[in-house]
Order: sequence, then structure tokens, then C-alpha cells
Amino acid sequence: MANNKLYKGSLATIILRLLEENDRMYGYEICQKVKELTDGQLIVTEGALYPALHKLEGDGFLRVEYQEVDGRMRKYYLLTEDGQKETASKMAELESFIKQMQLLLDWKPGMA
Amino acid sequence: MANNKLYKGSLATIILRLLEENDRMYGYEICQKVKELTDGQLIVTEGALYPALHKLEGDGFLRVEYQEVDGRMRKYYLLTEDGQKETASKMAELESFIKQMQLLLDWKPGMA
DNA sequence: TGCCATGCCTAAAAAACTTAGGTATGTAAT
DNA sequence: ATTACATACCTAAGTTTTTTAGGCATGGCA
Repeated sequence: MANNKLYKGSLATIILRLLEENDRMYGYEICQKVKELTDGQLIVTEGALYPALHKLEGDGFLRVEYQEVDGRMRKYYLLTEDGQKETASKMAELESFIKQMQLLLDWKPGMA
Repeated sequence: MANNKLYKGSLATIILRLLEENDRMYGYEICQKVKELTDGQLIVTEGALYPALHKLEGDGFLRVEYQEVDGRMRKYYLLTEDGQKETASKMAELESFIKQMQLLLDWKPGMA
């Protein structure tokens, strides 16, 4: 993640969420998709992405399929069953975080 | 930050925001206030807080006032002028991050 | 030919945190 | 009186997650 160099800890959530909706994706595609969806405001660097993918795979949340496209090998990642549970858990965590931050940000003295 | 061990990078924003509304606060008070405002869901540990306060002071965003209360020294932190600007900047950054995350989280294939 | 996009990767360093302490005073309970 | 917990400050080692800065290889375009 770069530019909006924000909030370490959100990368795994982003990856899991994209794979939840997209069946299977390869690394480079994830980088491009995030850039596209956020109009270039959020950049996932490959230096952060690939280690994160390997970790999620090692944790049993992702599995890999290789496929040749245009004479080149692509490494596709898919959610495992554990990965689907983890996605739900991470999403809940993120929503909770956002709510908590909004509590703090909206707070004015005398409120609580 | 612990328990909801979420999103490194948000601590400085929390500190700055609380000081924006509260004139001056001391470290221990910040820990308690965050716990109280989030019903114990977000815990700022002292091991994270004090280094963060020292860094913000070193960066010129906070200044310090000492005051004796009940026979004990308290170290109060206040926003400097630069700190007020930094607060606005950090708040905008957080809101932008939340919007970007919501774009990603709400996204379904075919949307973009 | 050179350059950029695609597509994978790693390693050193920095950043921000957790964990696990230390120190000291006041106050309530046994 | 002593134990224990809340208040109030702090640090240091280790971990996680990221940034930075590359490497490698193929394909297409100027």
C-alpha cells in the first residue's frame, strides 16, 4: 500500500474481499483492480501484495491454480473454505473499526 | 492499540482528534477516554501511546504543560498550531481511507 | 532497438505496534 | 499493616506489516 500510505492491517481484508466477489484473481490483477476502483487513490504495491498473498496461502485461507494465458503462466488465487470464514471475520472487524473511529471522530466534550 | 488489534496508523489520528476537542489531556486520560468512548472495544495500550505522544511532540505537533494534581505531576499535552493543521490533514486522510475501503467492500463484479 | 506493460518475485529497512516489564504515589480492603 | 489495585509516567525487545528498491522474463509498440 502506498501514496495514501494508510492503515496497515487492511491489505489482507482487501485481498479476501476481492476474492470473495471475484472467484479467482492473480496478483497483478489485484493491484490493478484496487487502483481502478479507487481512482488511483489507493495503491497496493507488489512488494506488499505478494508476501501478503503467500502468508494467506500459508495460513490456509487461499489456494493456487496455475493457468497459461497468452504463452505466460498466471498464478490464480482462490478462497478456501477457511478463507471464506476469514473473509467474513475480517469484514466484521473492519466495520467495527470504522464504527469505533466514527465514535471517536464525532465525539465532543460533554457527550460521554 | 490492542484487542481489536486493528489498523496501525490510526493512533496518531485518534490522539490529535481528542486533543482538538479537549484542549489538553494527559496520557493516562487518553487511554481511559478511548476505552470509555468505544465501550472497551478499542484499547490504546500505554506501550503504544507514550512513544506516539513523544513522536508527535518531536514533530512539533504537540507541546507539554506540567501540573501538579493531588500531590502528583501530570504531563498535559496540547496541540500546537502545526498540530491543528496536522489534525485536519489526518482527519481528511482517514475519511478518504474509509471511503476507499467502502468502495472496495461494496464492489461487485461488473460494477466497474 | 529501446522502452513500457505484464507478471512473478525477494531482501533490507522502516514504521507501528504488542508484550512485558519498571518506577512511584494514593486509596480502599483485609 | 499489608496487600492490592487505580493512577501516572516510562522503556526495551520482539513481531507484524509495510516501504523501498530492486531482479527476472515475456510480449508489444515505436
